[in-house]
Amino acid sequence: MQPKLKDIARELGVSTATVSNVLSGKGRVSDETRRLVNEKVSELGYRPGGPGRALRTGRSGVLGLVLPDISNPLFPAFAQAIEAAAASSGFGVLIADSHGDPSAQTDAMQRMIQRGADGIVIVPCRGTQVSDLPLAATIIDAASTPGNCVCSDHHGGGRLAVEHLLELGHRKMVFLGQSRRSTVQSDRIDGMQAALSVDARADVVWLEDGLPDFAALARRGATAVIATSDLHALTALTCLQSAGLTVPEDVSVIGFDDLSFSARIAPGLTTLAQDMPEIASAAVAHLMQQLDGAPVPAARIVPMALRIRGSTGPVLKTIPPQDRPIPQQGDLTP
Amino acid sequence: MQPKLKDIARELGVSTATVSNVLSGKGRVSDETRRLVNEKVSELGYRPGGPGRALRTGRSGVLGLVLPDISNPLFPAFAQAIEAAAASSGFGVLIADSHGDPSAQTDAMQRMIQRGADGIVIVPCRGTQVSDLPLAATIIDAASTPGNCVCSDHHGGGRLAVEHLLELGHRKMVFLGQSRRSTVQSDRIDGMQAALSVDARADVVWLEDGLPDFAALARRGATAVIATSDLHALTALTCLQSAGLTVPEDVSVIGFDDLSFSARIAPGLTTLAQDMPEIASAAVAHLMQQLDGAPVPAARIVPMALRIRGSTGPVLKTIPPQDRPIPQQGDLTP
DNA sequence: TTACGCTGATTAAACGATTACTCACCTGCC
DNA sequence: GGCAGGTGAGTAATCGTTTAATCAGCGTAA
Repeated sequence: MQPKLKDIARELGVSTATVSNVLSGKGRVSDETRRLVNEKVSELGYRPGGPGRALRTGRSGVLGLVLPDISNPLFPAFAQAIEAAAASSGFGVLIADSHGDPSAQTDAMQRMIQRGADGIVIVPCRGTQVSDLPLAATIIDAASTPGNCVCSDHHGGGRLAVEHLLELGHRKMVFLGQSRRSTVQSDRIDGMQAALSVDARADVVWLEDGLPDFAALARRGATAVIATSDLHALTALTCLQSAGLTVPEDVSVIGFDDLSFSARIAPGLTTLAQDMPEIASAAVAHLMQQLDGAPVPAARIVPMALRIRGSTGPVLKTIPPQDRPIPQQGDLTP
Repeated sequence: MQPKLKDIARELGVSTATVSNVLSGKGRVSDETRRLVNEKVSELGYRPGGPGRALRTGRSGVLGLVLPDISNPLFPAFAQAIEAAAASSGFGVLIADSHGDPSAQTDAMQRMIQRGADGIVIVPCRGTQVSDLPLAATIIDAASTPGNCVCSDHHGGGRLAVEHLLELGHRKMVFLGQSRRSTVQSDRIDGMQAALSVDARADVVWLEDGLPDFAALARRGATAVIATSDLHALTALTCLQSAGLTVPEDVSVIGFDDLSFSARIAPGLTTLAQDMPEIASAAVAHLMQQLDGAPVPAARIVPMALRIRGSTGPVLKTIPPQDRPIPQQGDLTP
């Protein structure tokens, strides 16, 4: 049984109020009593119990994290960063998965409120808008979404990717997305389009339309693929490799989000990383400010960082890919 | 402001006890009063507040999940499964990351207790042993670890991998691990060793010793690589591919854990999947039984499942890899 | 001497929900 | 008519913590 305030008080022959005053440093307590209490507290290993405190103060020290899909490979880094940021503010993190379902999302938020969460960090389902919350909330979404509080500069990330390729001499690219309806992916591709120089061209290909023939795209002159996620970049990279093309000599590949595997493949995947620690601490800080009674702060856009690895390189002027022999072996069906 | 029991009671002119009785179905209440209360409850959208209930009943409806490393790519599937299993039992999930540090692990558990968690699911840091917990706990570790409650049959998974390759005609393999100190990896490799037929051989290679030259291994006759994680299998696969070898024609590759990318690369990665929903629901059920006062149930070993994809195939008898031309291009430094 | 101020600590209420206990009332039976 | 028994609902205590209000004791100044 964990020791209670009452146990400390009883053993010392003082009242619980005095003990509480020592712990909070608020009331008037003599130095001697203070010493005795502190001694007994560490002797018994007392830690104030959450429920009692939460009931009295209305603060639980817990914040909710509602995600559309925990199994998203970007999530580990995100959850870790949020957990670290919350822990450093003395908060715990309650997670919930909405499975991309708006009603499950509402449900999850209700449960967090019910469990006494002081605030919520939410990455909304596609297309849903969070509003009318009876508690502090921080929304992490695309910059273009109304209500967004913190996010990466996806548009800027797209620009950085294209600029990197332009410097390497690439003029014919493929932009690879998964779903047209994803705001984040759209923002990234918009950024890519915006950075194209006048003499450069790009085709946009969506995986939701089916797996493209990457080798054929290369044969038609594309020298680079920018995918909106490392996951799709990896698909492109392995498809190219197993079709006998080499990366980056024949085709350069860039991804997004610097997922766990990106540094551990051959060649290493050049990628645009989100600054997760920064996003997480901004989100938590955003929440803390609201809890302190401040008005909802302005949205915060965190820049993305280009991590150059082996999957991007200069265009080889000598032997254009389309003149090379068509590869014999290959397996394009993953 | 969320409605309280008192609000419902006041609006109906009854006592809070009556309202509580209706909600819990415990006391004696007339059908008429029951109807009125239920009506008002759904009208005001009342949901019992956690802290008050937790304080009174000693149950918070929250369980803690303590992990050694949230950024582990296996974690999303795991957290999702645990969250789903917990939610279906009406529980919330509080996460914490011990960063592989035993003292942080103890700390995290203390915080969960303090926050009123009813139980803890813990994946312990390497080498730590969890004991003397003042609350229900379920430990997920390797089967060989004392105190383990639920885990995958890593040894059996290793056996399945080797048996699959033996059937395909492979007799010279490479077993690829990351760290010798990982119990899970050791169990998997032990299983592999145990399944080798008398005419088959395998080298064990550890990534902690540095990145091996996979093409050289193939040239020396190895026709298959089994990695203890898809992450390492992916490293092997891309190294082989960028060295000009083809998978599975030259070398077959198997991984473990069926990570998010494994089905989305070319060729698709054959892998041994953990049955996450089963493990999670076993873990949560294990916890619930303890909460219900039952003694700690026996450990549960969940079988792993072989998912055959394109990265494994029969040994090509016609042209042994070592007689093929050595590839010209390649980038073995990821 | 009385009043006042200060110190150090106690008392008691409150937070929201649960629950054992009590109570008033009604029905039916002897 | 009185009493047992059942019904429907209220009273009040409780969980652990915080905190406003109070209080006793003491020294000092009027």
